[in-house]
Amino acid sequence: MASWQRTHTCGELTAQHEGQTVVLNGWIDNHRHHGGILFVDLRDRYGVTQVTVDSTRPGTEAGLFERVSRLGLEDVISVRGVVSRRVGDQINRQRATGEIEVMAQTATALNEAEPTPFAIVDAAEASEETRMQYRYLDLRRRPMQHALVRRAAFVQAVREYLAGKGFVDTETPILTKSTPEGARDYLVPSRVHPGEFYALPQSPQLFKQLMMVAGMDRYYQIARCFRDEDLRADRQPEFTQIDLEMSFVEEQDVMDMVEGMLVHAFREGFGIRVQTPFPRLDHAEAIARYGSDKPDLRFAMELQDLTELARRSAFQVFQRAVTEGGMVKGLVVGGAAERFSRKDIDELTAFVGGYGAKGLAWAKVGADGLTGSIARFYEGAAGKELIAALAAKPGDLLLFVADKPAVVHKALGELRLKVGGILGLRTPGEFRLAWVTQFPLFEWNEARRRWDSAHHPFTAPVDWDITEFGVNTGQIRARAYDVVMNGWELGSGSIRIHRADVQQRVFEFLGIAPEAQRQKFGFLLDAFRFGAPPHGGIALGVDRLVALCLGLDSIRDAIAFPKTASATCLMTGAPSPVAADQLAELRIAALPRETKA
RNA sequence: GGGGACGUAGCUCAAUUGGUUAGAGUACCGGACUGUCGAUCCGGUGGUUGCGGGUUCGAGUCCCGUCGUCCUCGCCA
Repeated sequence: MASWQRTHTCGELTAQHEGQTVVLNGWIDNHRHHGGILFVDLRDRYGVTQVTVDSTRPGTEAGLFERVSRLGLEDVISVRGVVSRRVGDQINRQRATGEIEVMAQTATALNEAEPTPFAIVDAAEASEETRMQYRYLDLRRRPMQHALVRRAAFVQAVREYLAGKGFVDTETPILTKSTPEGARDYLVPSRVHPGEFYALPQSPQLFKQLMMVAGMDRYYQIARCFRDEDLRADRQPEFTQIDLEMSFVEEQDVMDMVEGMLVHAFREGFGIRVQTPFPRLDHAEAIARYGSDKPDLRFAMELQDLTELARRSAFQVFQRAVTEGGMVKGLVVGGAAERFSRKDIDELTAFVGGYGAKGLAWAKVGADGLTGSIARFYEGAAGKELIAALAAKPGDLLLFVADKPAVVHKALGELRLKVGGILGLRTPGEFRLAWVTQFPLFEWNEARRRWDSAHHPFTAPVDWDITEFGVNTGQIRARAYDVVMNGWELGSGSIRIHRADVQQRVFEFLGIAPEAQRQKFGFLLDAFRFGAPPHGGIALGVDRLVALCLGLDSIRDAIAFPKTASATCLMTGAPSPVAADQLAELRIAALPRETKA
């Protein structure tokens, strides 16, 4: 062993090691210089240990004090010394190693560091832009290392659990076939086939289904997926999914498996205990009660339906909404009448306006009736009736939206989260999981004037015997289920179609002509003709799940090397132009920017 | 693709209505200091105010364009 190599980490020495000669390796986290005595906080992944250089102490190498004095922050050094117990007020109780210090005998600079662009401290000081450019320095910070370690522990626990249940971890191609449905593909040119392209997978969906046809029965993969769409705080161009698929199963089997997996992995990864079974609500119920297909169940404040009452309201806006086929729903914000000023309510009105609501009707419940924007339409008996219908109490704030159902639910669903947040009802550290089931199979795409798959075209309808999709299309339920937590979708899955005839009918209904079906999905349709078992599965987004469980603001903090909102890497500079001969070899010419489509 | 916020020293920020030589903390360099742990104290270096153009006697500040980061709507089967 080379003499500089560590005997211990910077996080493990305690009073029990007193008197031992040790070697520590690490980065200089901080130093305090006192003329004749010098303190160096030495940091590694495991912690920080104080190294003390005392020029007068016997055993201290000649010249050591002067050499260490010249070292700076983030220099990588090796120190040999004796573990010494601290006494009295020298003990640092904030730190695991605070009972001891290492009295240096000798030290070596393994690599000196230039001043870093930003300080390596727990609370990020630098802008995210600077942090991303020097990501390796950002990742030296303790909170970042903590997130990566917890993420690894979580994923390890997932693997452990699934392997224990007989799932086979199988890699699927990264270079695959482009399918124009769904998100935009990342394309990779083929040199061997000029003018032709691979696509990076948006998910391993078809491959995992084919694994079921192959008889593998239980498949999983921690899979990287790619989607060339515009980004958000919770969205990256490449992201990681826990992807799994099972044969001979119904919804219940997949849900049971996922619940077991999450209970285990939440505990192992994050120390979070969750109860099973997760509550279940069907999609229509989730929308009706929470205005969302991914409700935050940490608090109640459910949407209340006032449509019938509104039908005979003196308030024209309510009445008209109902007679025009719309609805009126409201939120009872318990005890919040005093908490929200006129100005606050104006802000909430603007907020729901962003989701298409034309206004926000409101009232405050007093001892003798209502005050507020709709109070004059609800005097006397009408007011009492309204209060009774809502089971509202004096001191409550009432908020209403009247509009088409989609607008009412979207606006009130978002308002519920907003108000819940303001009132502190979205408790950090509380984790409420649930299943949302029975999604619609198809969704009307107004822009394209056609029906699209709500989940994806491989999702099975609840009723296998459906002969005509065109009738009551919006009412057809899918055998789909989402697992949601605290207002976020963690994962989405379904029982799949495993019959070629049903799959073809779905494709056809989605406007994919038979020739196109053959060309794009022929391999899948063929596979279904050779004995495809009933099967289903799910995919869970790892990045968002980790960020949520660790209370991170952005999924970028759950990813070692994330990309910016414009899908670039500030550290490597990707994407970047390539040499002309590289393009020539691929038979590709870049169009000038101006002629870009 | 649309909307919004931001861009000043290595880093984080300040700079009055458009007005003197663009400041502070920190980092860095030099000095003092033997028990600190965000050490302290004294001194110093450090600026194309993102970039380009314009208005003005005068622009960090106003206008136009552009680049970048973040948020958001569309988009994300």
